[in-house]
Amino acid sequence: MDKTFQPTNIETRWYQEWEDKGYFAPQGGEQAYSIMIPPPNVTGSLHMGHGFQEAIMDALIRYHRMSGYNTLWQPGTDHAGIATQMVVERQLEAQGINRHDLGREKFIEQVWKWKEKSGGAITQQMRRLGASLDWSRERFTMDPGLSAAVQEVFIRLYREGLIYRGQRLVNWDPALHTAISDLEVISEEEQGHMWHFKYPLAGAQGHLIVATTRPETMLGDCAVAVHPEDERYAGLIGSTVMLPLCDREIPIIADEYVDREFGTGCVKITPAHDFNDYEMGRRHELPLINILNDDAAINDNAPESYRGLDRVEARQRVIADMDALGFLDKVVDHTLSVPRGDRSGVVIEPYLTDQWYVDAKKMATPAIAAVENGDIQFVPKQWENTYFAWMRDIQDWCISRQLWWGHRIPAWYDADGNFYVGESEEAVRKDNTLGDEIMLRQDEDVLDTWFSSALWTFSTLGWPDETEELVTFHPSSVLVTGFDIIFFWVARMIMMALHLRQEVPFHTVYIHGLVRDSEGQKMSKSKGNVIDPIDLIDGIELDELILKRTSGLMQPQLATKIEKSTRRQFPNGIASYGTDALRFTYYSLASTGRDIKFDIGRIEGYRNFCNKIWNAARYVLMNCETEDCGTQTDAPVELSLADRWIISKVQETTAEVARAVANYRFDMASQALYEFIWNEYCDWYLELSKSVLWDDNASREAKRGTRQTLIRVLEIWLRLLHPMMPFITEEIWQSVGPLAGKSGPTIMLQPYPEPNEHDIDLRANENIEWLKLVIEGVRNIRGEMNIPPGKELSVLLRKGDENDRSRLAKNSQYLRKLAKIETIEWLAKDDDVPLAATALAGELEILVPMAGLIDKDIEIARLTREISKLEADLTRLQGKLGNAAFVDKAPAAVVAKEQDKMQTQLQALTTLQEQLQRIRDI
RNA sequence: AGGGCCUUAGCUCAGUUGGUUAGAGCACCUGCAUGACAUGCAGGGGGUCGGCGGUUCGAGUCCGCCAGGCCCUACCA
Repeated sequence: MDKTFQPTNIETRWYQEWEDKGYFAPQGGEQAYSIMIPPPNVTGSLHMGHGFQEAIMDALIRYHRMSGYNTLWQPGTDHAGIATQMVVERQLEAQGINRHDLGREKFIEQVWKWKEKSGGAITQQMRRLGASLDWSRERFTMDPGLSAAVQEVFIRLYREGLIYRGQRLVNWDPALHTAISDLEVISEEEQGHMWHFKYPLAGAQGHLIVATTRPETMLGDCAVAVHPEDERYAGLIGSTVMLPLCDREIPIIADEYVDREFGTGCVKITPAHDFNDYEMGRRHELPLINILNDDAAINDNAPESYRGLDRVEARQRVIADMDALGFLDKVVDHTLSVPRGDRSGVVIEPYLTDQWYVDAKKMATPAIAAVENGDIQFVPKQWENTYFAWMRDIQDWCISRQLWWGHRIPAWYDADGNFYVGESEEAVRKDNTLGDEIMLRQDEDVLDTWFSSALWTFSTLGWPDETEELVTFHPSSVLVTGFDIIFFWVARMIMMALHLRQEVPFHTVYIHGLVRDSEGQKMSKSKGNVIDPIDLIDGIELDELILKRTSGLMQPQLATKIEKSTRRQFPNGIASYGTDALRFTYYSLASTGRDIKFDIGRIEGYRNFCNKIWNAARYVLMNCETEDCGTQTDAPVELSLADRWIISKVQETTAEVARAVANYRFDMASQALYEFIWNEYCDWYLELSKSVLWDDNASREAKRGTRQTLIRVLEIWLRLLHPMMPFITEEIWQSVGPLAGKSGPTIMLQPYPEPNEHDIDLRANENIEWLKLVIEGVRNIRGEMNIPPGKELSVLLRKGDENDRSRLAKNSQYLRKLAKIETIEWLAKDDDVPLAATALAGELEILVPMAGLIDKDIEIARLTREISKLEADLTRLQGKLGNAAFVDKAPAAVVAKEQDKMQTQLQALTTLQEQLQRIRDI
């Protein structure tokens, strides 16, 4: 074995082996446990969020697989309609063509080519993380089977009246030429202006003043609205104004929606270009005047001079023209929230089009109930409120997209605009008895990607066929995902599964936090603060990291700033930490769904932990490999106190890990393991074992017992740790397992350790705690006096009870070894006490004679510090116990505990004060 | 506008139903090439738990108000 742990060579080797041998496939077992991966974009690449999410899923999966469940982790990817189409369109653009030049069929071919080329990248990266997905079952949302499921669902819901076609105002992305759902619109505050326009009254003197943030929309105005009880305008309701530039007479209407306090209290109403105005238009039966085309340029419904102008130009022209006519009252600065497409980044226009919708309200009712009645539970629970709030006010879901990449809508139109929904043109003709003379054309649009993702938990298992997998693994056990897609995906999966299968898609939804950079900033390409998980695993040179962060920027001028901050943050690039360290870092930070600030210091610490594990195993193997460990034969063994203690401790750890995992507290599980392995097994047990193994006088049985315990306990905690650190545990287990008497090809299919009350030895725990106290007392003196660790000490003991004496008698070999003590002697009651530094272990006094070793002033300072601590504590205790209310009302056990404590502290105080006095006196 | 979350050591974070002297890692200081490990060992320092008030014998923990930070939803033209 190498002296330090080298992750790179072992990781890929083991992953290859596991995958080749088919260990990731379900292995049978009475109870099923399944997780469906949130499908990443097929052409995407792995980021820190994926890494975090997959680390959690893999820990759950490996844990349950080892615990004997029939375990499936379903892999797959999503076709990501808009995102993928955009990428390919950009590639075409570089060649100077667009998708229309190519035509639909050729374009889709191009997209498939791109998918073939880059589609494997993310799944390869997932393998680097050690994710034990059953790749033999990998699915893609555009696979024939999943596409068939999508079509089936569309037709079924349509026939049930849950999908309908309608003309509505939608969120229109003028760059991508498609409708998008509410959720794909990101509104953020931006600095803008508010223009106040005068609209002259028709057939009378005077004018009204309306305010708008989008002046160009006035070309589509159909009314001006005031509040019905607004006295200023009461007389004008029912009359008309003359809309400037258009010379159209539009009514003044009254509607309670208008806020009298805001602006002038008059609102221009543009029903075809504003969601609120649309509703008001319906209430008042106003016409809809659409003034835009698909590019958001002005169309022929507007006066001639504006036609063809882009919306931005049109705005300037309208303002200028209104100003020229004297109708521009004023312009004020105004902060407004601007809706932008989450993919394109351009301003979204409310736009009147024909689209397909899912009637979400009907489907939401059972989906709400499923969470209310606990069939589905969110972890952490508070997310249920977010879910309820959205579901109870859910809007119909616009599912059609004006794209080419995706599942085409199975609807056909005749020349008269009638449409028919069915499996195919043939089926539609047959079902509707349409002769060949009737021309039919299929709907050009495709479905929202989330429509297919919503079916993911069961479409991947073969639905609509009632396959064995479907029966076994659906509902899935838990969904692990981020809060950002609760609405997009989680809610829609729940609705679909309940409607189509009358069962929930999963029992638990584990919501994790966002991974941010070390300053708490969201990681993003444009900020240049992205860390690629693979770079943490393999390491990356500074120059390469800078190049990675600054290439392909949307705003190239940010490059210098990004370079500077990268140089500051990673002056030496990023070291190679290995997958296990990265995973352990994720777990250690995974507390109750809060965001994670990723700190490079943490991963470094866990790389060191890996090295610690490696070397602990090295020590154990060096001492066990060619020796009799009592695991293969029935040779007699004798277990020492240390052996019994560490066996006891590993049981406690096992129970703690089980409890933590059951509560999705991976931070607690990882901490329990870290603490046990480093601070108990390595720091204490390995050191204690040396005093047996290196003792020529120790019996064969004792040595055998220690070797057996060393190897068995190591083997147990390797299995405990495996779901979190799969690679290092496998590598070590290959040598350790057989020595511990285990057989099998891989640790990943070994049984997960279960807590065993029987192995907990409370007396051994107490004895070791005593031993630690005494050793730490001596070490404290040694440390504070700067006595070299190699220097052997003579130690005197004083006071103490029978317990102390018998413990000393049994354990002096440990004391000598771990505290580097040459001689230990008890002082009799009447013996003179030599000048010495003092430590206390309960009532036992530990004295290290000062002669030649100890500086008087340092000891005085040390004692004074200890004494003042005790005094402060005693004051507090006396106050507490002197308070009648406390003694009366607090539980007797609490009072007794405080009294005990006070006794102990008083005694310690007296002892130390005496010591201090003695030293001062010399 | 409504709702939620967060504020604990220099930094990143734990702290179950209120009950020892509030913990860990990193960083810091001191000593150390000891036969698993310097990616290490041993010892040490460091916090009025954001502020104010309340409930309680007792509050980091429960309640209210305030300050600061983050997020979600809805959006007033």
